[in-house]
Amino acid sequence: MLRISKLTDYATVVLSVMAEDAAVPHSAAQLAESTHIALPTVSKVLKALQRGGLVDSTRGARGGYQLSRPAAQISAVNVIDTMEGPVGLTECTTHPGSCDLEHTCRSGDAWQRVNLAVRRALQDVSLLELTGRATTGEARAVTAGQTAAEFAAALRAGTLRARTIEGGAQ
Amino acid sequence: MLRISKLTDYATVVLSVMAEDAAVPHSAAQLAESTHIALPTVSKVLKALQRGGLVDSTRGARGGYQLSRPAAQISAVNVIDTMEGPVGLTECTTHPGSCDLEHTCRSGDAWQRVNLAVRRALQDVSLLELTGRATTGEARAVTAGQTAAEFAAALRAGTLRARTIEGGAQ
DNA sequence: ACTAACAGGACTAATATAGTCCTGTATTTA
DNA sequence: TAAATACAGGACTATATTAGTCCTGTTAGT
Repeated sequence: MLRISKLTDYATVVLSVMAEDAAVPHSAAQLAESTHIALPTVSKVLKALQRGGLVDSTRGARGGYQLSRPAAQISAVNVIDTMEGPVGLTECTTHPGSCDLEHTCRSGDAWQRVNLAVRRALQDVSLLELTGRATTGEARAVTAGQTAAEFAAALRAGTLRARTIEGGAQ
Repeated sequence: MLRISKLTDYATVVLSVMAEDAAVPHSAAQLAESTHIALPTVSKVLKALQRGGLVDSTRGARGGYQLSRPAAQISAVNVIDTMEGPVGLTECTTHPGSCDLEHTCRSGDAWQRVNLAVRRALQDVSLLELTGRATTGEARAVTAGQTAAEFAAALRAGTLRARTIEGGAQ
């Protein structure tokens, strides 16, 4: 029902690995290896994350990428916004006036309220939680066996699929 | 960020028109005319809505479609679920065991919580509200100038775009 | 200089969505 | 009962989006 694109999924995985060692820069090649996602793809994801301000990049030898802020301060909504952009912005939202329904269609409010609720929900989930290293709201001590590294190591090329935030009927 | 497909959008429009006159059956042809959406497309949408149980159909001359229950009892989540299906169900949700991450990936809980919040938000919006005929929760008297008919009449072929539930950055 | 690494963008391929059409069945009405 | 109306199901085509790759250029260490 709510689809997360593959690239967004990759992004959370890559970010998780970076969160492991927030202090040192990670090169795209290293990240590709640990996540088992193809290098060009990882590279594309990282560039997007950089533009979105979620990671900082350093060029040249010994360069790489690093989280721009603590994992606890990166929320799901940040990742999704960055990867999927203000994607498919409608006439209604981005180009006021281009939609003929604008005056008669009064559903804007309702969708807007829905939208806000959705964003709030996504904002409440931090990268730390998506990584499985903490529970809602409070960062928890990382238990040795459940690190992002293992998470990433479990990945194998091709096993990653677009995920869908979905629930039972009705 | 959260995309609603065109067909889902069409569905809300079509349902709105039907909600106008819940008592009589509306033929696909009539609905196509009042919404200015191509007949084959309206037909496709209606068939999906019928399968989803949101509308009842009657065959033969003088047949057509009717809402299966009051507009106030049809929520946005119903329409979306029906039109977009348990779409793209992931390995994680539909085919347990097919995802290698299942054991190590602990993000399931977090996404699940997000998911529930999203569904709750969508459940709180009824067709009546999306149509602009009522405000949150309580059905309000329909004011003459703001009916679904006007909403639909404002439509012109080609002006309808896929909508995106989207909000400001961050 | 040479090498490691990111930046940007063009391009191709795969997939999902949208839209159309055809064939069949049920129901009313003349 | 024949004709017309209207839905049911599914096959098919076209289009748009997403994913993935590759090339060329720039920056920074050694």
